[in-house]
Amino acid sequence: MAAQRGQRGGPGRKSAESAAPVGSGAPAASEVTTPMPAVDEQRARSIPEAAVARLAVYLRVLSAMAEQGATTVSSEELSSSAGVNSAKLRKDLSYIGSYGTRGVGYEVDVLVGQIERTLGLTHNHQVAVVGIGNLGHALANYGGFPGRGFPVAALFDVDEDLIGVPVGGLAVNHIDEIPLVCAQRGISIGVIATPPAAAQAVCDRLVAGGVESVLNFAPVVLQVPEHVEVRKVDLAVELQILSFHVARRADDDEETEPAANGQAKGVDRVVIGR
Amino acid sequence: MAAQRGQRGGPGRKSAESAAPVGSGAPAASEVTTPMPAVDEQRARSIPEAAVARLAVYLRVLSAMAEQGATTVSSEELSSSAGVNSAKLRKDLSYIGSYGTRGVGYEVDVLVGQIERTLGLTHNHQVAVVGIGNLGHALANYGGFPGRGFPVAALFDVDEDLIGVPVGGLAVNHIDEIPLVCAQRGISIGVIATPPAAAQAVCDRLVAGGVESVLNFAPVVLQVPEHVEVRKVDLAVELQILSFHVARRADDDEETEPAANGQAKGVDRVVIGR
DNA sequence: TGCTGTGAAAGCTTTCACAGCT
DNA sequence: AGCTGTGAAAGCTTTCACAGCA
Repeated sequence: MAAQRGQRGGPGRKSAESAAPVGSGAPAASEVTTPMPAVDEQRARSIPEAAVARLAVYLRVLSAMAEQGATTVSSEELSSSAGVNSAKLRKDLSYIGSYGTRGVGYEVDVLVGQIERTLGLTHNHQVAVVGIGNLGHALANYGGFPGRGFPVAALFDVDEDLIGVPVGGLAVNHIDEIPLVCAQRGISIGVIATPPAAAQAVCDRLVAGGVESVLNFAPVVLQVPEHVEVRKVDLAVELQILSFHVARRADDDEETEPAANGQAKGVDRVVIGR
Repeated sequence: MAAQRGQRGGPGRKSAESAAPVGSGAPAASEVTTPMPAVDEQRARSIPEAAVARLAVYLRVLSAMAEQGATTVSSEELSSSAGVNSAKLRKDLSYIGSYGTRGVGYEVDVLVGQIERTLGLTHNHQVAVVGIGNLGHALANYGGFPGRGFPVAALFDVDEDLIGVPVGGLAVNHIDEIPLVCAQRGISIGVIATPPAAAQAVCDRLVAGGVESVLNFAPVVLQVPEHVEVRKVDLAVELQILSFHVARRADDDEETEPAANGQAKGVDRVVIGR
C-alpha cells in the first residue's frame, strides 16, 4: 500500500474526508458517548448537518438585509435571496425554534440573533492559520473573516524567513510552536493551508495544541482522533466536479437528436438516442 | 434590498448556493424553476452527485498509489486511504462500471483511467481566474491545478495597475474583456475570487463569454441561467459550521450545568443527570 | 478462499400541502 | 387573507450482507 500515511489510523484515529459533507461527529463504530436517548431537550443537537450549512448562508443574507434597514422578511423573500426554496427555509428555521409570526414573516434581528446563537457565534473562536503562502496570506487578511466572530489569532509557517514577519498585523511563528501557542492563545479552529506533504504533521500538532476543529485546504485525507472535526476544501475536487457536469452536458447535447420534439411528456418516450 | 439581485429568478435564471462542501448534500444548487427535464432519459449519466465528489478523491489517492508503484488495490485499502468505508467505495465504483476482479481487487491504472473518463478529465478544461488578489494569486499559481487537466488560461482584474502584469506566467486582462477573451480561449470554467460586490457582474460576463461552470469564492448567491453550473466555496460558512460543532460539543460536555443559558426558548431545560 | 458487485433495508433530506395563527 | 410551522410523502444516500466469480 502506498497510501497517504500509516493509513490504518492507529488507535483512536479516524480519517476525515468530508467535502462539504463532514462525516458526522457521530461515532461510527464505537458508541462512545451518546447512549442517552435523553429527553426532548436535545433539540439543538438534532439539527441536520445540511441545515447547519444553510443557516450560515441565511445569516449572511439576513445581515445584509439588516444593514439595508429591513426589519422583517417573509420566508419567500429570504429563501429566494439565499437560493433555496421557501419550504426548505422554513423547515431549516423550524429546527432552531419558532421565531416567525404567521401572516407576517420573521423579524430580521431576532433571526440573526437566534442563528448566531445556534451556530455558537456568540463567543469568539480564535483561529490559527498554518502555511503562509499565497492562500495563507489571503486567509490571514480576510479581515477577521467575514461574518465576524473569527479573529485570526496565530500564524505559522516553516520558512525561517517568515518567522516574526507580521502578516495582517500578526507575527508568524514557527510550526514547531503550534502546540504551545495554540494552547496559550486558546485557539479553537485551525486552518491548514500548507502543501499536502506537511498537512498531517501540522494537523497532529494542532490537535496536540488542543484544537478540535480543522479546516483543511490541503489535498490530503487527514487522520484525526475521534473528537476532532475536520472539514476540507479541495480545489481540484471542485474543479473535477464541474468538469463532470461539463462532460455530462456535452453528452446530453449530442445524445438529444435534433428532433425538435419538444415536450411530448406524458408518454413513455424513452428517447435514448442510440 | 433584500435580495442580491433580481432575486426572482427572473427569466431563465436560477440562484446557486451549493456548498463546496458538497458534502452534505451538496447540491443545494438548483431549485426554483426546474424545467422538468425528461425524467426518463438518463443512462449511466445518473451517478449520484455525492458519488462524483468522492470519485475525485479516489482519483487523487489512486494517482498517489500509482506513483508509488502500486498496481492493484482492494476496496478495503483504497477506501481507508480515501476516508470512506469499503461498501461506499464499491458502490461508488459500481456506478462507473465493473472494473474490479473478484477475489483480487482493482487494477490501479484501469481505475484511474475510468474515473478520469467519467469526470471528463480526458480533454482539458481551460480555466479563467477573476480577481487577482491574494486568493487569485494563490489560484493562478496553483501549478495548473493539482490533479492536472485544468490549465489556467486567463486572468482578470479591475485594477489598472495589474493589467498586463504577468502572474504565474500569464498576463492579466481587464474584466471588461472577459466575454471576448473567454470566448477566444475556449474557457470552460470560471473561478470568481473577487470581492462580493463584484461577483455577480463578473459572473454575468463569464456567462456572456460562454462559460458554463463557475467556482465561486465570493460570499454571494449568484444568479445564473439554467444551464450554468455553480459551485461555491465560502470560508465564513465553513468556519461557522465548525463553530456549530464546537458549540455542540461544549453543550454536550456540560450537559448538566444550567449555565445561565440565555433564552431557553420555551422548552423546559430538563437537566438530565445521568 | 477472498473480494467484488449489488439488491434491499435503513437513514437522511427535500418537497408537499395544509392546519393554525395573526 | 397571508404566511408560518410541520406531519407525511417522496427522493436521495449510506449501510448491510451475501451471492457470485476468480
